[in-house]
Amino acid sequence: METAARVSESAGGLGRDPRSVAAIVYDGLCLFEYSIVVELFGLSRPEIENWYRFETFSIDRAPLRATGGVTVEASVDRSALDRAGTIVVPGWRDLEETPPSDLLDELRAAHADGARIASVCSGVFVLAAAGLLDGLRATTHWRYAERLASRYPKIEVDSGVLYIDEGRVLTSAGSAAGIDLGLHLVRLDFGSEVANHVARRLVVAPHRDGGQAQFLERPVAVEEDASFAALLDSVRATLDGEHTIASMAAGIHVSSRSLIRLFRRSLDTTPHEWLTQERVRLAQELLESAEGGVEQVAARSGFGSAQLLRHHFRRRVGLSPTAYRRRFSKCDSS
DNA sequence: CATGTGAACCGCCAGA
DNA sequence: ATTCTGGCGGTTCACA
Repeated sequence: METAARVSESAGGLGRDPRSVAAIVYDGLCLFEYSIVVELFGLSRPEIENWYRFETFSIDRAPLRATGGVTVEASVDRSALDRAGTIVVPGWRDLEETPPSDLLDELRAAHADGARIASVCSGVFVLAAAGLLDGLRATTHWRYAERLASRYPKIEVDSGVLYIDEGRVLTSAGSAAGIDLGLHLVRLDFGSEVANHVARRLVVAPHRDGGQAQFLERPVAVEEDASFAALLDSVRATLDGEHTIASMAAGIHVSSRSLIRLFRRSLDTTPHEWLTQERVRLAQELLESAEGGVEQVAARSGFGSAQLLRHHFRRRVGLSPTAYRRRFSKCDSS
């Protein structure tokens, strides 16, 4: 999508771009937490301009023994930490073990230089050991909360939330909460429209019927108004029909002007922009499930013609509809 | 790819 | 005073 990437002003000193992400791995790696980081920041997303660049940096020499008995190799090039504007620590192998002091030094230096540092689950113990959390609020998996608080009394531990954003230091709770934290960062850097897009692609729901759809659709949306949310749902359910600003506005009894404001405020986009975005998404699903030709897909997703579908599809996804179908028709993993 | 037409969008202001 | 809403006019944008 062509929404210009916004760089959150909270991060990034001179030369540090928050969209340059480095994940730290170690012997004893928690694969699940690491994978979350990869899924969020490490996959290529040609449809989004200026997407994250992702590197992995290992503090130990290969092979790393990871969870599940597999071994992993990773780069030990420390310069990754000098470049990164966002550094993620996905867990830590042993709560009783103090992380290596050179790692702590480098984290402190990166932080002082303007980098954002984020942790998933037990990764918070690394940030804590570096002293980056002193005087700040932090969270972690509920099982570790007490230990974190007693060992680091200067940290205000709150185990009741999914993640905590202290500006340049961010922590998240149990493993999966790393997804929420990651989406939060995406929202800061690219806006909620993109964050929602990523969230949806992440939660690949090949058969989306059940009542969970609501929950999966917009994990980071900020819809203050229930009737506005209902409007979005009803439009989404009838994407093949005609929708104008006037008709949508009438649907919730507000003026066109207010409708435009609602979209801007809660989704940071415009009605028309959102509509084509939704239509392209639907077209993606239809293409993935391999029903009908491009002509039919266009009609069912509300594009007046196949040309129009091609135009928008290419612009937003980066591939032509047929190329997309070829590539993602069966096992799309992102 | 250029171009005309109508819709979409947003800043601004007035009224609630 | 503050915040929200609707309408107007000009500009931009999408579609044919």
